[in-house]
Amino acid sequence: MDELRVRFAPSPTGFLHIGGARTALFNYLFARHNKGKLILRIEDTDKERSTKESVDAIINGLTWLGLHWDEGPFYQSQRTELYKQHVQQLLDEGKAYRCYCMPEELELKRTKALAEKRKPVYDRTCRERTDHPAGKPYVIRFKSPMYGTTMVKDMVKGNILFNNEELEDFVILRSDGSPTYNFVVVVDDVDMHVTHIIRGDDHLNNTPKQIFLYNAFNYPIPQFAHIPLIHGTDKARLSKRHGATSVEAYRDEGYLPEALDNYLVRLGWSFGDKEVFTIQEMIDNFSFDNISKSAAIFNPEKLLWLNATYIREKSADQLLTLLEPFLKARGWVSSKDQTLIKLIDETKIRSRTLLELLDMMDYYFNTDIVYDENAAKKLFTREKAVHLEAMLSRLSGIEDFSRKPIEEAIKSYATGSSLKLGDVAQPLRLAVTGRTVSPGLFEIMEILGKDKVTQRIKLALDYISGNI
RNA sequence: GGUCCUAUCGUCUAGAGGCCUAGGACGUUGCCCUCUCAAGGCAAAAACGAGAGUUCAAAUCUCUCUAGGACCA
Repeated sequence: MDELRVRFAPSPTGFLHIGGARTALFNYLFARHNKGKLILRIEDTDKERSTKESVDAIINGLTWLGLHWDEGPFYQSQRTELYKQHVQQLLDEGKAYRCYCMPEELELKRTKALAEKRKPVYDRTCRERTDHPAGKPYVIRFKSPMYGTTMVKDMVKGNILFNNEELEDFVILRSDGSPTYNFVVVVDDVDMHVTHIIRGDDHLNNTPKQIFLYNAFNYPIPQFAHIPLIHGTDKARLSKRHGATSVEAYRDEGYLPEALDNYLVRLGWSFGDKEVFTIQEMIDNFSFDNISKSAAIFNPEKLLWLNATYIREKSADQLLTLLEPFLKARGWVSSKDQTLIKLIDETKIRSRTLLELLDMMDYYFNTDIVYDENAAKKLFTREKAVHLEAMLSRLSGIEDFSRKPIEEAIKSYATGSSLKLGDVAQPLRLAVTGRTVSPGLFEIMEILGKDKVTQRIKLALDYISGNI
């Protein structure tokens, strides 16, 4: 049983967010690096807030990111019998006890303690109680050690010493019979033979309590790695307030999973000066030696940059496949047309997301060209119309409507009229694409073909004569 | 309120006593390239939270403070 086993254990109360995805990624990388197993466990004990949609979102998100797990998903909601048995075991062994204190009394004691500047911890009233008043509601508390210290050995944070006196006899089973988080986690991790627990450092303070439980069950204490949280720009924990934080939202905005993985792995982990990693490189090099201890702030700009570099490296063919769902959503027809492939090749270097890529090719799909208003004011003037007209006849005369002859025609006209190339190119670009920004004009013209180009120049001329 | 964690350019980070007049990346600015916009190339601005101490020497070790965060309620 020396197999390394880790788990990712999200609660399905929302979408898979950036922070959860990174925790999953670190678990995945650590498991793969050490040839261990990754378990997916859905912590859906909170029936009020857990939803099927969230479970689906988490599973879809992980799958999209390429983070494959080996066992599960297991659902805590289906394991209540196991938890009950373990509660009973602790009760039988005298390691836990029934507490009949009413919430109101406890609240009273708490405020009083606070007023007297004492610690508001449970005073262990029922710890040694032997009677069992029938019909009275109770919770079950764990008998925490009252003295001594507990050491959490953490692969990220180092050794952390907790004073046992600070920790109270915490509840393991609520009065409604539901087990609490700290208890369930330990039972599951014991049951699933988890050897390494990699999770957010928001759980660090829970860890000593969990260690008590491991000891109570005579189970070896797993290795812990508490990774720092991801913060938003305001340095507060990342939440819905910070905009698109769900993994699926990034997918829908045209981010590539490898870019998001790459971004997330570098948030808190480093490997020298290296910035761009394939998944395999991440797996090969991942270790907790290079994890930073402090929280990281999520920086969308850098993610965008990474996404752009990944888009650039894709072939136009691959990109077209990735574009498919986006095309469908817009009702744009996508044939495996060579001209479209060429256009993608020209445009991909200018796009940071798949959505941007598509936006920049709208003139290819749309039959109606809508001119950029400001540009039309500036570029569609009478003076420019002369050039457009001249170019219309010259371009119409080209037999082989490909890049080279097109370039020659436009350039020779510009020099012949002692104009800068831009003076001719920009009105043409606007006429053909509706934009002032596009890939190279000659390439675009070749891709669109003579018919479309000449037709669009005519339309532009109509537009000018009708608008001045 | 208590406990715990953290602290290098705006952001992600390198740095584990002398190699640091602190390196890389994103972003920003300038120049080059150029039909526009990108990409690319070159360059620049930009940081060790504060104060004590240890040491011949401290971003690096110790302490205090400050600031941020998390957990417990």
